[in-house]
Amino acid sequence: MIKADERREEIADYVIKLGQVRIDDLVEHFGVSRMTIHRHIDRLAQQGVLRKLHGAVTVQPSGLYESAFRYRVTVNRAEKDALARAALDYVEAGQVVMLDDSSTANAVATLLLDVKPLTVVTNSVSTAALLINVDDLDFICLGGQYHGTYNAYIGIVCENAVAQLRANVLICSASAVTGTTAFIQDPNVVRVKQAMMAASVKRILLVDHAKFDRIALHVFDDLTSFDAVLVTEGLGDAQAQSLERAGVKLRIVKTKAS
Amino acid sequence: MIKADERREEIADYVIKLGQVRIDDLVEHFGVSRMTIHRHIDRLAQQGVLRKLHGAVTVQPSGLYESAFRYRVTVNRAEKDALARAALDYVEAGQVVMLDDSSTANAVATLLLDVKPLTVVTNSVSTAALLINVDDLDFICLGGQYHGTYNAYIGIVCENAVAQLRANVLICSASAVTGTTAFIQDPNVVRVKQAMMAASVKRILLVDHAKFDRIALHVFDDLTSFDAVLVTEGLGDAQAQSLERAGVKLRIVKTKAS
DNA sequence: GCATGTTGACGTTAAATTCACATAAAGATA
DNA sequence: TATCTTTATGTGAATTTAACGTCAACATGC
Repeated sequence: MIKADERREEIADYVIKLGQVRIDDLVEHFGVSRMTIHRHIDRLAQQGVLRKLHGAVTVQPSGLYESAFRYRVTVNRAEKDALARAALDYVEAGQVVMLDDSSTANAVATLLLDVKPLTVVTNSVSTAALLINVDDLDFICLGGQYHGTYNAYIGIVCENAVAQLRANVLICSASAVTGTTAFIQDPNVVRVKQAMMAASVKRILLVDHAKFDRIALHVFDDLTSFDAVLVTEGLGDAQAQSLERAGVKLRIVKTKAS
Repeated sequence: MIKADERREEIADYVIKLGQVRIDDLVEHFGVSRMTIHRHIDRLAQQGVLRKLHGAVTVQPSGLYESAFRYRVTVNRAEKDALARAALDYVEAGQVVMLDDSSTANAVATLLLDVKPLTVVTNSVSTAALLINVDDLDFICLGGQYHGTYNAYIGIVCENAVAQLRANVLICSASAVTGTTAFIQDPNVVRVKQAMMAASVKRILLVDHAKFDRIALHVFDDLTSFDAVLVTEGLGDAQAQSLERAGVKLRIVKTKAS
């Protein structure tokens, strides 16, 4: 409920203020059971706000800027989580995974911590904050010009950096989809994403069904270019069948948390 | 994991206080087994805080690592601030400034906020955190493989990214200086710094005088390659004159806070 | 090659975390 | 109001994990 959210926010603020806190300190400070504290911080860790250690929690290492985004919450969180979980089917331990700057891919990053060892490549600052200093995980950040709107590095420097690399799998998202075409609003972002497509063996697109039948300024790519297009449930049967007939490897993901 | 962290911090404090301690003293002082002490100091040595000798540990002389503990951040703070303030003389509004991953350059970044508009380029995550979302400041992050010890992106990806850019001025530091040669400990870091040298019109080196008459593993560059070498006061007159005779554009910076 | 310091493998212990279940509170529905 | 559902919390056992110690093999010679 609301009360739990407030409590979580209090916990996050407390941990962020102190940098690192022992679980028992939290138990004492908030006067609740250890189990409850665990449940709260598990959720905060899922959101990427905190990181759990044995016996303590810390803020994400680059908490400086992460804190500004820490409650940039959860528009369609359930959908993103469902897509992210489904996307794990396309990742195996030991692979090189490329993630774009979408919040959906960011959700994937939190789950990737369970698929180590891995090499992860991204241009997203939020995702970088999640993956820095994780053991058994080789992290490569794509540099470039910082763009606050996307909280990511983009531009020529970024495109060239991508072109030097090869990933087993790319997990990305799009602004809008109409017919079998995916769109992206920003011209510089679309170039980075297209470079990522070219640098990846397998390509997975994650899109909320609400993005269908919309357009954005720039064409990203055709849905048939992806090895899998994961969409949240809610797409009409007729539309789904039409996409599959067009050769799109469509997969509908159930949102409901089992 | 947490208890071990605290124990490691205690050990580090103890060693730093005494300068050099025998392992058996640590065993006795902390009442744990020799093996445990070894494990702790191995980790501290890996973090660059301590150095292992046979039968003893000393503090690591080169105060270059950003990553570790709270006291490390404040080591030689006054010197770094003085150098950073002096370095501002070489930066003008509107220029492109490149900063390396040193904590000294990070100190410069905090002061650059008063020289806007600027374009700043760096591979340091700490510095990136400072400069993200600053108005009137174009920020370009150099990507690459993340290295926790330096809290920076390094490696081939980073070197190539640097090679694409040109900066008006580079502000950087070194691990050690002997004669007219500057050294860097890490082979990958030195390559990034050398790429930065090649990509910059003007080059400024900032070094604490305590780093003189020491060496590190890799040769970075000759002091005469820099357009200015800023050193904190404490260098002997004879040594200063000798450097100037060798063609080094030396500038002694007073540490005393006004 | 001796004495001392160091490393690695393994087992033990203590602790943290998770799980299953029970309880309590808040909302919804009729 | 009564009761039914949903959500938050607590309890204690079961499981997992980390820290440490011991001993034996190895390396080194501040």
